[in-house]
Amino acid sequence: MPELPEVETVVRDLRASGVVGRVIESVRVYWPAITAPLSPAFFARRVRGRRILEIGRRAKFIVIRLSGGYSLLVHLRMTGQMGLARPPEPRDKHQHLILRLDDGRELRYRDIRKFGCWILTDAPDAITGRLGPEPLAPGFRSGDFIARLSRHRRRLKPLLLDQTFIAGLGNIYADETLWQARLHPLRRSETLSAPEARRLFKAIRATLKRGIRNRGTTLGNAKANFQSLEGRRGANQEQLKVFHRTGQPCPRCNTPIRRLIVAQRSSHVCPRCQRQS
DNA sequence: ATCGCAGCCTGTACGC
DNA sequence: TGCGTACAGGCTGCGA
Repeated sequence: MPELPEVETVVRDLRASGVVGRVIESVRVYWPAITAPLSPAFFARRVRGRRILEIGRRAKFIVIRLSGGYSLLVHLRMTGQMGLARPPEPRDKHQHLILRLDDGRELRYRDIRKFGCWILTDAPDAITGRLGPEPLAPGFRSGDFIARLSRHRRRLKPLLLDQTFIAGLGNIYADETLWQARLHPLRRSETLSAPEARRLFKAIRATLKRGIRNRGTTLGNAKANFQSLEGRRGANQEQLKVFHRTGQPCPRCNTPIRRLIVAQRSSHVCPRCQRQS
């Protein structure tokens, strides 16, 4: 599901597509919860007529900067997808928000489970400021990260998933990161040795970078999972070491991968490489 | 401070 | 084949 590498892939595709610089001529919303707490009508009035100035990413948000001091923060949550279409291509039943652009194209938001949201705001920092550091930004330093690790007394898995601790990891990349670092998801953050903490820092960055290089992870059907702007699958699922590989051999030691539940979500570990003690 | 759980949704994979 | 149920996972808000 969309985590940092998938969102980054979509953002890069959006930039390459030429939608930056276009004016939004009309806005149609087919599922009101997507624009909550704003009503679709209010949302549409505020967005229509503005120009797209810039598209970026912060954590798992797509940040679309508009003229007039407004920004759209788009969160794909579980099944959100961006697509470009040219009318009169019919609307798919899962497309819930459509922006018509002044070059005749339409930017369409598709979301099977409708968990995603489009936040219109004139103060995006009020939302993104609460998030933890960007793991791939130059300012993300191992010293700061290790100090913050020791300030918490939490299990590693939920800590890595906590967007206020570090931005961008989801279930897939958290499991892959912990395998790479040879750390158990139930380990407490304050018990890590300095080498273990450094391993974790490096593994986060390496795992996310590989995900971006492979244009994201697409498990199963791309229509119901991740696809990029042009509907392409990612390739990172072929590189996964533990996620969704229960019973298959660990690439490092051949021990069968095990699945366990941590913080109400599935976790995948090599019981030999990732000892709990 | 940290944890567990319900809720938001729908498609898919399972058992019978 | 069809029906019912569990499950997938990002995030919030609640109570413990």
